[in-house]
Amino acid sequence: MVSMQDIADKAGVSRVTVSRVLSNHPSVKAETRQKVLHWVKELDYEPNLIAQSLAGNRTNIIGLLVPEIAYPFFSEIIESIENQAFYEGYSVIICNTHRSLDKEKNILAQLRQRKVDGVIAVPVSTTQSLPAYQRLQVPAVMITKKMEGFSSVYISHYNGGQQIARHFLNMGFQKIGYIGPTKESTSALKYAGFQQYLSDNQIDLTDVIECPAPENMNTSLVYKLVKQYAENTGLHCEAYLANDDITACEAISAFRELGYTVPQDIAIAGFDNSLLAKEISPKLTALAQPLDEIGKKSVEILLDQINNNAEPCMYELESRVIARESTIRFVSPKQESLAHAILTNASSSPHAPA
Amino acid sequence: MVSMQDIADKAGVSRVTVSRVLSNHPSVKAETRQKVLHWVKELDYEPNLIAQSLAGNRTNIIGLLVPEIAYPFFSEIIESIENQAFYEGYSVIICNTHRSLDKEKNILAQLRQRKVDGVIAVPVSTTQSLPAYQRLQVPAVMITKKMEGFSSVYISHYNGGQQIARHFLNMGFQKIGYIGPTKESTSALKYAGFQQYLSDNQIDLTDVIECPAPENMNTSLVYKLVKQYAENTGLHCEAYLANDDITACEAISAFRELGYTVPQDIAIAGFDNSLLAKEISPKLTALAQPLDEIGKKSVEILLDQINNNAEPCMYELESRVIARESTIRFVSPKQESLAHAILTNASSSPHAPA
DNA sequence: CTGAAAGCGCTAACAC
DNA sequence: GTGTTAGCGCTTTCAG
Repeated sequence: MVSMQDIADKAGVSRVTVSRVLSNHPSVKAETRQKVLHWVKELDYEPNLIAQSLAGNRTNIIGLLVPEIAYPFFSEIIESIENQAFYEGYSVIICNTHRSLDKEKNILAQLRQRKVDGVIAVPVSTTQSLPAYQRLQVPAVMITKKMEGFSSVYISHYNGGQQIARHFLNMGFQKIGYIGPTKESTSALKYAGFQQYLSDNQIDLTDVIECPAPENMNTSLVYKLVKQYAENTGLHCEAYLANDDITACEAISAFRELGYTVPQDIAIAGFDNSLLAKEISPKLTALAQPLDEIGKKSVEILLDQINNNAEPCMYELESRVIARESTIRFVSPKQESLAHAILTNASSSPHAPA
Repeated sequence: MVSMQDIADKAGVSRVTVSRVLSNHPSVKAETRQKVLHWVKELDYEPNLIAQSLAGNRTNIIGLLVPEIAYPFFSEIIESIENQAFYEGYSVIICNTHRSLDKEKNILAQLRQRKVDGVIAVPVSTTQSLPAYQRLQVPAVMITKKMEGFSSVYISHYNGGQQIARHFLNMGFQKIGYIGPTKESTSALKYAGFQQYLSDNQIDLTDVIECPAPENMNTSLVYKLVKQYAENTGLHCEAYLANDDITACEAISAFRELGYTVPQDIAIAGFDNSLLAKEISPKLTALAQPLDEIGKKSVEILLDQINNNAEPCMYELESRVIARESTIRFVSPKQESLAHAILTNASSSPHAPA
């Protein structure tokens, strides 16, 4: 292992000068700089980032906490964050909370001890996780959810729910249902927005199929509950909003097994617009969260807090409906683009009329 | 920030003793230990992992390189690796090579400078990436591909191709085709195995729809090429093997737009058995790579090399066909489990008859 | 423009 | 059992 001392010796200068050259300090004679650079190359010197961190008080590492890595919605955000972080010269340590407060606490302790420069997180709970993040000595920005006291990057789930509702009405659906949790954090909001917009237009939800959000790829529950609901209560709707893309997929499977086809018999919309929405057949209409932007923005905000001591801020991004085949009835796939044009136009004003 | 010195002062001992207590060194009087532990708690002391790394020569960090984070196949492996690593007390730095040799080289340099204890990687190229990994001063284990000179964890893609071929024959298909790249690394192997097994059974591939593997979510090419092939040459097969699950999804979309339904008109099988295979309708038959095991095993092997100086080793895992709706014709979804039983039995011997 | 000195927080011999 | 002495490789005053 070749250290600064080695190249200092060779170049006949002190360690400090080498350090200066390497960090582009202006006050070094050009000649000296050349000499040093020469030996850096010659000896194939590489800085020791650990030593640098210890002395310099910055690691250039950020911690990233998500509830689940392999759920497309999160993995797409992770990809975006890694991308932006790398671009800015940061490495990211990826951590899976598995939605456990306990694990989250452990992870945060570890990150603190590793002296990461900052943290980006999908907190397990916007209330109970609070103390754990407050103990952190470095900036943190929350994503996909809003947490008081911390920078947050998110969309309005309430608006999202409304946007889908408007889309359904635009498509002429009258009997409308919901599949997913109605009381959990962000789900509760989208459910409320969805319901509100409909009731503002004199429509009540016909079916509400209450089921938990799929977690840790344990998806079979949704499938089961939808079938069960159909058997017990019957399906009465022309169109359903699902809590997320996976829930939508599961519901489609259930519909299919019950003899309904999408969208001819039943239309359905997802939420998130993850990879799944684009790849399944029929392609899934979904409320698009700007995943790439969430990632990029969260890194920017974090670095601004790290480097410029910026104040925490709330950052609400725009969502929009991506209309695809799953909510287009009596229209051949080829006409999707036409329908798409109509629909995106119709939903261009982000806020619902009161 | 409270350091060892602080608690040493309070406890009236030396830093070293504190260090000994914290690392459970046996030669510390019980009484002293208590005293130290008391102050550790009192002052809420937390070790500085950076300092520990610098002095102790181990970071407890491993680097993870993948070509793409958000592709379900990789994100599931990432999840498994993070899981196992966390369990073993390691953090993982996630890096996206974007399939670029250049970026891969940069990343490896950075990881080297960060003094990670080891690396797990999907190398960009099994040949051209070699020197970059050799420069690494720490152990590396390759996953999903085999790289000479390094521990590798992978399945036999050749066998995988054969297994799907056998499945198709078991299902009674005679006209069989392939969709994907035929010449690229692992794809070439699965294609070869697929073709070989069929020709051993006096069957030639009817259609070979050559198209690149979907990369960086840029999937539209597959869709386009399948449609193009259909228009120029026509589709003549009862069943197709797709290079991977995404390719299968894209092909299904194309089939659908051309008026074919899966599996009634055309059967199709995927490769990888990622989340997509389980969520789409109809559910996709696929060759299952043991994603969880790949992750777990690779961490185990890596740690064995890090801690016990174990020799690099080749680790070939078993793959198997997961039969689902997409290749089951004239059978209602409800009978899937029955068919499944038959099929898994039929494909239980991993190697094809000569 | 350059170097000497001090220190980041911890571990690892080696003494006593 | 416990403390002393040396670093790990780098950055940052402060002099000159």
